[in-house]
Amino acid sequence: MINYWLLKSEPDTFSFEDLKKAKNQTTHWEGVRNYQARNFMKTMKKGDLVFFYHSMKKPISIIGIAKVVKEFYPDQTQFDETNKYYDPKSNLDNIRWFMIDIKYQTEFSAPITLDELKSVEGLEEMVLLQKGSRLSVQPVRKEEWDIICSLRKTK
DNA sequence: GCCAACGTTGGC
DNA sequence: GCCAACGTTGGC
Repeated sequence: MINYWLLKSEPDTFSFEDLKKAKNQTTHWEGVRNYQARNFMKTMKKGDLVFFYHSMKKPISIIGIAKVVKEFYPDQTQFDETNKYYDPKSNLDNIRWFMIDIKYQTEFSAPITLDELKSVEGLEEMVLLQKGSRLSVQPVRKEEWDIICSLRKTK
């Protein structure tokens, strides 16, 4: 039994293309600084699948699929004063922030835009589409996953 | 524990 | 660039 997720990223910071070009096509998902997102991340298991979503920049869309290859472990950037994700309130006795590793799986033949998703039947309750929703790590139901995958071929 | 002030996200 | 929605902080 695997679970499904959606990860948001600003392509100017880290794009799906960056993931594809990364060593082993794998990256650690650093910088999550929201408790709800962190809590979801801590439940992600090896083998779970993830939609990679580009926010902020058009086309705002789900662009491909990645796989969880390493479960949560401490995000070192929280301890690095020079890093933009530095958190002075975190310490080794009480680690606040964690990350996972994901690996490129496949990409859709064309991005599935937010506008399109809004018009698809069966996705009305998707977390991504809720008003004011801004969770950067969010669960996706299997039914929603299957509907979205049926919209495009993968490469 | 309340809540005002402030900061961030992210679609538009 | 705007701003609504949401999250966090900190004084009381």
